[in-house]
Amino acid sequence: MGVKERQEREREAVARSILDAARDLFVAEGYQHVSIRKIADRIEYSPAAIYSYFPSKDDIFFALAEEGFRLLVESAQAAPDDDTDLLTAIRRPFLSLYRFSRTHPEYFALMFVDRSVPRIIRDWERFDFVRDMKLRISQIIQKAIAAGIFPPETDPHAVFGILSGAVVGPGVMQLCSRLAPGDDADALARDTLEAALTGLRAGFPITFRPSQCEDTSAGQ
Amino acid sequence: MGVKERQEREREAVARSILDAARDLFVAEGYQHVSIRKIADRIEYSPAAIYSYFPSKDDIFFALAEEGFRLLVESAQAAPDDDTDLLTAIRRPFLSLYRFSRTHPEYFALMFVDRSVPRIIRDWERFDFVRDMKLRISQIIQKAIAAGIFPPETDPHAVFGILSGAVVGPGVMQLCSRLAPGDDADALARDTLEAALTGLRAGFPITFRPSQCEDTSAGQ
DNA sequence: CTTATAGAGTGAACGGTGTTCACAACTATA
DNA sequence: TATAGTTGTGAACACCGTTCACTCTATAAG
Repeated sequence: MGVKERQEREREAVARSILDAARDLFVAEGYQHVSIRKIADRIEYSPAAIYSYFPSKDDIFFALAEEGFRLLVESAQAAPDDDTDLLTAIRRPFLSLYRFSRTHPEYFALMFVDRSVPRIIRDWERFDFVRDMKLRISQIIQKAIAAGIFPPETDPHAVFGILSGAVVGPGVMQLCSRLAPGDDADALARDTLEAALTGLRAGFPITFRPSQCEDTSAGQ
Repeated sequence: MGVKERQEREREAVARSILDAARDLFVAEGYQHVSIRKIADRIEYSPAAIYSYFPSKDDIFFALAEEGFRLLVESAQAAPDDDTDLLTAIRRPFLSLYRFSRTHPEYFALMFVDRSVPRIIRDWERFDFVRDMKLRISQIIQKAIAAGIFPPETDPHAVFGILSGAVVGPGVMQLCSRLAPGDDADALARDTLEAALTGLRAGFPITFRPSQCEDTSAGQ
Protein backbone atom coordinates (compact mmCIF):
# COMPACT_ATOMS: atom_id res chain seq x y z
CA MET A 1 0.00 0.00 0.00
CA GLY A 2 3.07 2.27 0.11
CA VAL A 3 2.57 3.11 -3.56
CA LYS A 4 2.25 6.85 -3.14
CA GLU A 5 5.26 6.74 -0.84
CA ARG A 6 7.36 4.83 -3.35
CA GLN A 7 6.36 7.20 -6.15
CA GLU A 8 7.24 10.13 -4.00
CA ARG A 9 10.59 8.55 -3.16
CA GLU A 10 11.27 7.96 -6.85
CA ARG A 11 10.36 11.53 -7.69
CA GLU A 12 12.68 12.77 -5.02
CA ALA A 13 15.46 10.51 -6.29
CA VAL A 14 15.18 11.95 -9.78
CA ALA A 15 15.06 15.49 -8.41
CA ARG A 16 18.19 14.72 -6.43
CA SER A 17 19.95 13.27 -9.47
CA ILE A 18 19.14 16.48 -11.34
CA LEU A 19 20.69 18.51 -8.56
CA ASP A 20 23.71 16.20 -8.43
CA ALA A 21 24.28 16.48 -12.16
CA ALA A 22 23.79 20.25 -12.03
CA ARG A 23 26.22 20.55 -9.13
CA ASP A 24 28.89 18.45 -10.81
CA LEU A 25 28.60 20.46 -13.99
CA PHE A 26 28.54 23.85 -12.36
CA VAL A 27 31.33 23.15 -9.88
CA ALA A 28 33.44 22.10 -12.83
CA GLU A 29 32.44 24.75 -15.34
CA GLY A 30 30.46 27.47 -13.60
CA TYR A 31 26.84 28.43 -13.79
CA GLN A 32 27.22 30.09 -17.16
CA HIS A 33 28.20 26.87 -18.88
CA VAL A 34 25.58 24.58 -17.40
CA SER A 35 22.65 24.05 -19.72
CA ILE A 36 19.44 22.14 -19.19
CA ARG A 37 20.38 19.95 -22.11
CA LYS A 38 23.71 19.00 -20.53
CA ILE A 39 22.00 18.12 -17.27
CA ALA A 40 19.42 16.11 -19.19
CA ASP A 41 22.13 14.29 -21.09
CA ARG A 42 23.91 13.37 -17.92
CA ILE A 43 20.87 11.92 -16.17
CA GLU A 44 19.65 10.32 -19.41
CA TYR A 45 16.34 12.13 -19.50
CA SER A 46 14.96 14.50 -22.07
CA PRO A 47 15.42 18.22 -21.38
CA ALA A 48 11.68 18.63 -21.04
CA ALA A 49 11.50 16.09 -18.22
CA ILE A 50 13.51 18.39 -15.97
CA TYR A 51 10.71 20.93 -16.06
CA SER A 52 8.37 18.60 -14.22
CA TYR A 53 10.86 18.62 -11.33
CA PHE A 54 11.97 22.26 -11.36
CA PRO A 55 9.94 25.13 -12.75
CA SER A 56 13.02 26.76 -14.26
CA LYS A 57 16.77 26.54 -14.53
CA ASP A 58 17.06 29.27 -11.93
CA ASP A 59 15.20 27.18 -9.39
CA ILE A 60 17.78 24.43 -9.76
CA PHE A 61 20.41 26.96 -8.80
CA PHE A 62 18.34 28.32 -5.95
CA ALA A 63 18.47 24.81 -4.56
CA LEU A 64 22.21 24.65 -5.16
CA ALA A 65 22.68 28.01 -3.45
CA GLU A 66 20.94 26.64 -0.38
CA GLU A 67 23.29 23.67 -0.54
CA GLY A 68 26.14 26.17 -0.71
CA PHE A 69 24.95 28.03 2.37
CA ARG A 70 24.76 24.73 4.24
CA LEU A 71 28.32 23.93 3.17
CA LEU A 72 29.45 27.35 4.32
CA VAL A 73 27.77 27.15 7.71
CA GLU A 74 29.14 23.66 8.14
CA SER A 75 32.72 24.67 7.42
CA ALA A 76 32.38 27.76 9.59
CA GLN A 77 31.30 25.59 12.49
CA ALA A 78 33.88 22.86 11.94
CA ALA A 79 36.08 24.36 14.64
CA PRO A 80 34.95 24.93 18.24
CA ASP A 81 33.62 28.28 19.38
CA ASP A 82 34.72 28.75 22.92
CA ASP A 83 38.00 27.28 24.04
CA THR A 84 40.08 29.86 22.20
CA ASP A 85 40.29 33.55 22.95
CA LEU A 86 37.52 35.84 21.78
CA LEU A 87 39.48 37.62 19.07
CA THR A 88 40.43 34.35 17.43
CA ALA A 89 36.83 33.20 17.69
CA ILE A 90 35.72 36.38 15.95
CA ARG A 91 38.30 36.09 13.19
CA ARG A 92 37.42 32.48 12.48
CA PRO A 93 34.06 32.73 10.72
CA PHE A 94 35.19 35.58 8.49
CA LEU A 95 38.40 33.86 7.49
CA SER A 96 36.24 30.82 6.96
CA LEU A 97 34.01 32.81 4.61
CA TYR A 98 37.03 33.92 2.66
CA ARG A 99 38.46 30.42 2.56
CA PHE A 100 35.11 29.20 1.29
CA SER A 101 35.41 31.62 -1.60
CA ARG A 102 38.64 29.85 -2.55
CA THR A 103 37.67 26.24 -1.94
CA HIS A 104 34.21 26.55 -3.47
CA PRO A 105 34.53 29.43 -5.91
CA GLU A 106 31.51 28.45 -7.97
CA TYR A 107 29.29 28.14 -4.92
CA PHE A 108 30.62 31.45 -3.65
CA ALA A 109 29.90 33.08 -6.98
CA LEU A 110 26.40 31.69 -7.02
CA MET A 111 25.73 32.74 -3.44
CA PHE A 112 27.30 36.18 -3.40
CA VAL A 113 28.34 37.67 -6.73
CA ASP A 114 26.32 36.15 -9.54
CA ARG A 115 23.69 38.52 -10.88
CA SER A 116 22.50 36.29 -13.71
CA VAL A 117 20.45 34.36 -11.18
CA PRO A 118 18.48 37.31 -9.96
CA ARG A 119 17.56 37.52 -6.32
CA ILE A 120 19.05 34.15 -5.40
CA ILE A 121 17.72 34.57 -1.91
CA ARG A 122 13.94 34.91 -2.30
CA ASP A 123 12.92 33.25 0.89
CA TRP A 124 15.22 34.18 3.75
CA GLU A 125 12.85 31.99 5.75
CA ARG A 126 14.42 28.92 4.21
CA PHE A 127 17.82 30.17 5.30
CA ASP A 128 17.21 30.37 9.02
CA PHE A 129 20.32 28.28 9.59
CA VAL A 130 22.26 31.18 8.13
CA ARG A 131 20.50 33.60 10.44
CA ASP A 132 21.32 31.32 13.34
CA MET A 133 24.99 31.42 12.47
CA LYS A 134 24.86 35.17 12.14
CA LEU A 135 23.24 35.41 15.56
CA ARG A 136 25.81 33.11 17.11
CA ILE A 137 28.65 35.20 15.72
CA SER A 138 27.00 38.40 16.88
CA GLN A 139 26.76 36.93 20.36
CA ILE A 140 30.49 36.23 20.40
CA ILE A 141 31.09 39.80 19.30
CA GLN A 142 28.74 40.95 22.05
CA LYS A 143 30.80 38.98 24.53
CA ALA A 144 33.95 40.65 23.21
CA ILE A 145 32.34 44.05 23.66
CA ALA A 146 31.44 43.17 27.23
CA ALA A 147 35.03 42.03 27.76
CA GLY A 148 36.27 45.43 26.64
CA ILE A 149 37.84 44.16 23.44
CA PHE A 150 35.69 46.61 21.49
CA PRO A 151 34.59 50.03 22.67
CA PRO A 152 31.35 49.94 24.65
CA GLU A 153 28.22 50.94 22.73
CA THR A 154 29.58 49.12 19.68
CA ASP A 155 26.81 47.46 17.68
CA PRO A 156 27.72 43.79 17.21
CA HIS A 157 25.62 43.57 14.05
CA ALA A 158 27.52 46.49 12.58
CA VAL A 159 30.77 44.73 13.41
CA PHE A 160 29.44 41.67 11.62
CA GLY A 161 28.57 43.68 8.52
CA ILE A 162 31.87 45.51 8.44
CA LEU A 163 34.01 42.41 8.88
CA SER A 164 31.96 40.62 6.24
CA GLY A 165 32.50 43.49 3.85
CA ALA A 166 36.20 43.49 4.59
CA VAL A 167 36.52 39.86 3.63
CA VAL A 168 34.09 39.75 0.71
CA GLY A 169 35.99 42.45 -1.14
CA PRO A 170 39.25 40.54 -1.56
CA GLY A 171 37.28 37.33 -2.13
CA VAL A 172 35.39 38.82 -5.04
CA MET A 173 38.46 40.51 -6.47
CA GLN A 174 40.26 37.17 -6.48
CA LEU A 175 37.25 35.28 -7.80
CA CYS A 176 36.82 37.68 -10.68
CA SER A 177 40.57 37.86 -11.30
CA ARG A 178 40.59 41.59 -10.79
CA LEU A 179 43.77 41.56 -8.72
CA ALA A 180 47.16 42.33 -10.19
CA PRO A 181 48.73 39.09 -11.48
CA GLY A 182 51.18 38.50 -8.66
CA ASP A 183 49.00 39.65 -5.78
CA ASP A 184 48.46 37.27 -2.87
CA ALA A 185 44.71 37.36 -2.33
CA ASP A 186 44.92 35.33 0.86
CA ALA A 187 47.25 37.83 2.48
CA LEU A 188 45.10 40.70 1.25
CA ALA A 189 42.00 39.13 2.78
CA ARG A 190 43.77 38.46 6.07
CA ASP A 191 45.09 42.01 6.19
CA THR A 192 41.86 43.69 5.22
CA LEU A 193 40.07 41.74 7.91
CA GLU A 194 42.79 42.52 10.42
CA ALA A 195 42.79 46.20 9.49
CA ALA A 196 39.03 46.43 9.94
CA LEU A 197 39.18 44.50 13.18
CA THR A 198 41.96 46.66 14.55
CA GLY A 199 40.12 49.78 13.48
CA LEU A 200 36.91 48.65 15.14
CA ARG A 201 38.82 48.01 18.36
CA ALA A 202 40.55 51.36 18.17
CA GLY A 203 37.13 52.92 17.70
CA PHE A 204 35.64 55.46 15.32
CA PRO A 205 32.12 56.83 14.83
CA ILE A 206 30.15 53.96 13.30
CA THR A 207 27.28 55.12 11.12
CA PHE A 208 26.09 51.76 9.84
CA ARG A 209 22.87 50.71 11.58
CA PRO A 210 22.07 47.27 10.27
CA SER A 211 18.46 46.21 9.98
CA GLN A 212 18.44 43.88 12.98
CA CYS A 213 17.23 40.57 11.72
CA GLU A 214 14.16 40.32 13.91
CA ASP A 215 15.10 38.16 16.85
CA THR A 216 12.59 35.40 17.52
CA SER A 217 13.51 35.18 21.19
CA ALA A 218 11.69 38.08 22.85
CA GLY A 219 13.78 40.65 24.68
CA GLN A 220 17.60 40.40 24.67
CA MET B 1 41.81 63.31 -52.28
CA GLY B 2 40.62 62.86 -48.68
CA VAL B 3 38.64 59.81 -49.73
CA LYS B 4 40.49 57.34 -47.55
CA GLU B 5 40.23 59.79 -44.68
CA ARG B 6 36.50 60.20 -45.11
CA GLN B 7 36.00 56.44 -45.31
CA GLU B 8 38.04 55.99 -42.18
CA ARG B 9 35.99 58.66 -40.41
CA GLU B 10 32.79 56.93 -41.49
CA ARG B 11 34.05 53.58 -40.22
CA GLU B 12 34.91 55.16 -36.91
CA ALA B 13 31.50 56.79 -36.72
CA VAL B 14 29.76 53.44 -37.17
CA ALA B 15 32.06 51.82 -34.62
CA ARG B 16 31.19 54.59 -32.21
CA SER B 17 27.48 54.19 -32.85
CA ILE B 18 27.83 50.48 -32.05
CA LEU B 19 29.51 51.33 -28.77
CA ASP B 20 26.88 53.97 -28.00
CA ALA B 21 24.04 51.57 -28.66
CA ALA B 22 25.77 48.85 -26.64
CA ARG B 23 26.35 51.27 -23.77
CA ASP B 24 22.76 52.49 -23.73
CA LEU B 25 21.46 48.95 -23.75
CA PHE B 26 23.82 47.62 -21.13
CA VAL B 27 23.52 50.58 -18.79
CA ALA B 28 19.77 50.07 -18.92
CA GLU B 29 19.61 46.29 -18.84
CA GLY B 30 23.03 44.90 -17.96
CA TYR B 31 25.51 42.94 -20.03
CA GLN B 32 23.50 39.75 -19.79
CA HIS B 33 20.58 41.19 -21.67
CA VAL B 34 22.44 42.94 -24.45
CA SER B 35 22.50 40.92 -27.64
CA ILE B 36 24.24 41.59 -30.91
CA ARG B 37 20.86 41.51 -32.57
CA LYS B 38 19.50 44.24 -30.28
CA ILE B 39 22.52 46.42 -30.95
CA ALA B 40 22.11 45.80 -34.67
CA ASP B 41 18.43 46.69 -34.49
CA ARG B 42 19.17 49.94 -32.74
CA ILE B 43 21.78 51.12 -35.23
CA GLU B 44 19.74 49.78 -38.16
CA TYR B 45 22.39 47.41 -39.42
CA SER B 46 22.32 43.67 -39.79
CA PRO B 47 23.84 41.65 -36.93
CA ALA B 48 26.57 40.40 -39.23
CA ALA B 49 27.72 43.93 -40.00
CA ILE B 50 28.85 44.40 -36.41
CA TYR B 51 31.45 41.69 -36.86
CA SER B 52 33.35 43.78 -39.36
CA TYR B 53 33.81 46.40 -36.63
CA PHE B 54 34.39 44.18 -33.58
CA PRO B 55 35.70 40.63 -33.68
CA SER B 56 33.29 39.49 -30.97
CA LYS B 57 30.67 40.66 -28.54
CA ASP B 58 33.24 40.51 -25.77
CA ASP B 59 35.46 43.01 -27.57
CA ILE B 60 32.60 45.51 -27.56
CA PHE B 61 32.50 45.17 -23.81
CA PHE B 62 36.24 45.39 -23.47
CA ALA B 63 35.92 48.78 -25.13
CA LEU B 64 33.08 49.72 -22.76
CA ALA B 65 35.14 48.60 -19.77
CA GLU B 66 37.89 50.93 -20.86
CA GLU B 67 35.29 53.68 -21.13
CA GLY B 68 34.24 52.76 -17.59
CA PHE B 69 37.76 53.02 -16.26
CA ARG B 70 38.07 56.45 -17.84
CA LEU B 71 34.81 57.50 -16.20
CA LEU B 72 36.07 56.22 -12.87
CA VAL B 73 39.42 57.95 -13.07
CA GLU B 74 37.67 61.13 -14.16
CA SER B 75 35.27 61.13 -11.24
CA ALA B 76 38.05 60.24 -8.82
CA GLN B 77 40.01 63.25 -9.99
CA ALA B 78 37.11 65.66 -10.10
CA ALA B 79 38.11 67.04 -6.71
CA PRO B 80 41.52 68.53 -5.95
CA ASP B 81 44.30 66.45 -4.43
CA ASP B 82 46.26 68.74 -2.20
CA ASP B 83 44.51 71.57 -0.46
CA THR B 84 42.75 69.30 2.03
CA ASP B 85 44.36 67.28 4.76
CA LEU B 86 46.06 64.03 3.85
CA LEU B 87 43.53 61.72 5.47
CA THR B 88 40.69 63.28 3.53
CA ALA B 89 42.75 63.06 0.37
CA ILE B 90 43.28 59.36 1.02
CA ARG B 91 39.64 58.66 1.74
CA ARG B 92 38.47 60.45 -1.36
CA PRO B 93 39.45 58.04 -4.16
CA PHE B 94 38.12 55.00 -2.31
CA LEU B 95 34.83 56.64 -1.44
CA SER B 96 34.80 57.71 -5.05
CA LEU B 97 35.22 54.10 -6.15
CA TYR B 98 32.32 53.09 -3.96
CA ARG B 99 30.17 55.93 -5.20
CA PHE B 100 31.00 54.87 -8.74
CA SER B 101 29.58 51.44 -7.95
CA ARG B 102 26.29 53.15 -7.10
CA THR B 103 26.12 55.74 -9.86
CA HIS B 104 27.34 53.40 -12.61
CA PRO B 105 26.40 49.94 -11.38
CA GLU B 106 26.56 48.29 -14.78
CA TYR B 107 29.98 49.73 -15.54
CA PHE B 108 31.14 48.68 -12.09
CA ALA B 109 29.82 45.17 -12.66
CA LEU B 110 31.53 44.95 -16.02
CA MET B 111 34.81 46.28 -14.65
CA PHE B 112 34.99 44.43 -11.35
CA VAL B 113 32.50 41.62 -10.80
CA ASP B 114 31.31 40.22 -14.10
CA ARG B 115 32.80 36.85 -14.89
CA SER B 116 30.87 36.21 -18.07
CA VAL B 117 33.28 38.48 -19.91
CA PRO B 118 36.36 36.55 -19.05
CA ARG B 119 39.56 38.42 -18.32
CA ILE B 120 38.12 41.84 -19.11
CA ILE B 121 41.54 43.32 -18.62
CA ARG B 122 43.76 41.61 -21.19
CA ASP B 123 46.06 44.49 -21.90
CA TRP B 124 46.91 46.37 -18.75
CA GLU B 125 49.08 48.39 -21.13
CA ARG B 126 45.98 50.08 -22.49
CA PHE B 127 45.04 51.01 -18.94
CA ASP B 128 48.09 53.02 -18.02
CA PHE B 129 45.84 55.89 -16.97
CA VAL B 130 44.55 53.57 -14.26
CA ARG B 131 48.09 52.75 -13.21
CA ASP B 132 48.84 56.44 -13.12
CA MET B 133 45.96 57.06 -10.77
CA LYS B 134 47.06 54.15 -8.60
CA LEU B 135 50.55 55.62 -8.46
CA ARG B 136 49.25 59.07 -7.60
CA ILE B 137 47.19 57.68 -4.75
CA SER B 138 50.11 55.63 -3.51
CA GLN B 139 52.20 58.77 -3.45
CA ILE B 140 49.66 60.53 -1.27
CA ILE B 141 49.71 57.54 1.05
CA GLN B 142 53.50 57.70 1.03
CA LYS B 143 53.27 61.33 2.04
CA ALA B 144 50.95 60.38 4.88
CA ILE B 145 53.40 57.74 6.04
CA ALA B 146 56.18 60.32 6.01
CA ALA B 147 53.92 62.66 7.99
CA GLY B 148 53.49 59.98 10.65
CA ILE B 149 49.82 59.37 9.91
CA PHE B 150 50.63 55.72 9.31
CA PRO B 151 53.29 53.69 11.08
CA PRO B 152 56.69 53.94 9.41
CA GLU B 153 57.64 50.98 7.21
CA THR B 154 54.03 50.78 6.01
CA ASP B 155 53.82 49.74 2.36
CA PRO B 156 51.69 52.31 0.52
CA HIS B 157 50.73 49.76 -2.12
CA ALA B 158 49.47 47.41 0.57
CA VAL B 159 47.40 50.26 2.00
CA PHE B 160 45.98 50.81 -1.45
CA GLY B 161 45.03 47.15 -1.80
CA ILE B 162 43.49 46.93 1.64
CA LEU B 163 41.42 50.09 1.31
CA SER B 164 40.25 48.98 -2.13
CA GLY B 165 39.19 45.64 -0.73
CA ALA B 166 37.39 47.33 2.14
CA VAL B 167 35.30 49.36 -0.27
CA VAL B 168 34.76 46.80 -2.98
CA GLY B 169 33.16 44.35 -0.56
CA PRO B 170 30.18 46.52 0.36
CA GLY B 171 29.97 47.73 -3.22
CA VAL B 172 29.61 44.22 -4.56
CA MET B 173 27.22 43.16 -1.81
CA GLN B 174 24.99 46.09 -2.66
CA LEU B 175 25.32 45.56 -6.40
CA CYS B 176 24.38 41.91 -6.14
CA SER B 177 21.64 42.65 -3.60
CA ARG B 178 23.21 40.37 -1.06
CA LEU B 179 22.67 42.77 1.82
CA ALA B 180 19.75 42.43 4.22
CA PRO B 181 16.76 44.37 2.83
CA GLY B 182 17.01 47.42 5.10
CA ASP B 183 20.78 47.73 5.24
CA ASP B 184 22.35 51.04 4.32
CA ALA B 185 25.13 50.06 1.95
CA ASP B 186 26.56 53.59 1.86
CA ALA B 187 27.05 53.64 5.60
CA LEU B 188 28.52 50.14 5.50
CA ALA B 189 31.02 51.18 2.84
CA ARG B 190 31.97 54.33 4.73
CA ASP B 191 32.42 52.38 7.95
CA THR B 192 34.34 49.49 6.44
CA LEU B 193 36.70 51.97 4.83
CA GLU B 194 37.01 53.92 8.06
CA ALA B 195 37.60 50.76 10.08
CA ALA B 196 40.36 49.63 7.73
CA LEU B 197 41.88 53.08 7.67
CA THR B 198 41.81 53.37 11.46
CA GLY B 199 43.26 49.89 11.78
CA LEU B 200 46.06 50.66 9.36
CA ARG B 201 46.92 53.78 11.35
CA ALA B 202 46.81 51.88 14.62
CA GLY B 203 49.16 49.38 13.06
CA PHE B 204 49.27 45.59 12.84
CA PRO B 205 51.60 43.14 11.09
CA ILE B 206 50.82 43.52 7.38
CA THR B 207 51.48 40.36 5.39
CA PHE B 208 50.22 41.53 2.01
CA ARG B 209 53.11 42.29 -0.33
CA PRO B 210 51.56 43.60 -3.52
CA SER B 211 53.27 42.94 -6.80
CA GLN B 212 54.63 46.46 -7.27
CA CYS B 213 53.39 47.61 -10.63
CA GLU B 214 56.78 48.14 -12.22
CA ASP B 215 57.56 51.82 -11.90
CA THR B 216 58.73 53.35 -15.15
CA SER B 217 60.69 56.09 -13.40
CA ALA B 218 63.95 54.51 -12.28
CA GLY B 219 64.76 54.57 -8.58
CA GLN B 220 62.23 55.94 -6.06
C1' DC C 1 32.53 57.03 -70.01
C1' DT C 2 33.20 52.35 -69.26
C1' DT C 3 35.09 48.65 -66.73
C1' DA C 4 37.38 46.27 -62.92
C1' DT C 5 38.01 45.97 -58.07
C1' DA C 6 37.77 46.38 -53.14
C1' DG C 7 34.97 46.84 -49.42
C1' DA C 8 30.70 47.19 -46.72
C1' DG C 9 26.47 45.12 -45.68
C1' DT C 10 23.15 41.33 -46.02
C1' DG C 11 20.34 36.90 -45.59
C1' DA C 12 20.58 32.55 -44.40
C1' DA C 13 22.35 29.28 -41.88
C1' DC C 14 24.84 26.51 -37.86
C1' DG C 15 24.81 25.04 -33.43
C1' DG C 16 23.61 26.48 -29.19
C1' DT C 17 20.24 28.26 -25.34
C1' DG C 18 15.64 28.12 -21.97
C1' DT C 19 11.09 26.81 -22.25
C1' DT C 20 6.37 24.93 -23.78
C1' DC C 21 3.05 21.66 -25.31
C1' DA C 22 0.51 18.01 -27.52
C1' DC C 23 0.98 13.47 -27.28
C1' DA C 24 2.55 8.62 -26.19
C1' DA C 25 3.33 5.13 -22.77
C1' DC C 26 3.14 3.20 -18.66
C1' DT C 27 1.06 2.52 -13.81
C1' DA C 28 -2.37 2.22 -10.33
C1' DT C 29 -7.01 2.08 -9.31
C1' DA C 30 -11.89 0.67 -9.86
C1' DT D 1 -10.42 -5.30 -18.21
C1' DA D 2 -11.37 -0.61 -18.60
C1' DT D 3 -10.33 3.96 -16.79
C1' DA D 4 -7.75 7.66 -14.81
C1' DG D 5 -3.59 9.78 -13.87
C1' DT D 6 1.08 10.49 -14.06
C1' DT D 7 5.71 10.56 -16.41
C1' DG D 8 8.65 11.29 -20.18
C1' DT D 9 9.28 12.57 -25.00
C1' DG D 10 9.86 14.94 -29.63
C1' DA D 11 9.10 18.77 -31.86
C1' DA D 12 8.76 23.26 -31.86
C1' DC D 13 9.29 28.46 -30.52
C1' DA D 14 11.97 32.30 -29.90
C1' DC D 15 16.03 33.63 -28.76
C1' DC D 16 21.49 33.70 -28.74
C1' DG D 17 26.74 34.48 -30.93
C1' DT D 18 28.92 33.71 -35.01
C1' DT D 19 30.15 32.53 -39.99
C1' DC D 20 29.93 32.69 -44.88
C1' DA D 21 28.69 33.13 -49.60
C1' DC D 22 26.81 36.60 -51.76
C1' DT D 23 25.21 41.43 -53.54
C1' DC D 24 25.71 46.03 -54.18
C1' DT D 25 27.99 50.28 -54.35
C1' DA D 26 31.58 53.53 -54.55
C1' DT D 27 36.08 54.16 -55.96
C1' DA D 28 40.17 53.72 -59.14
C1' DA D 29 42.03 52.53 -63.61
C1' DG D 30 41.87 52.46 -68.43
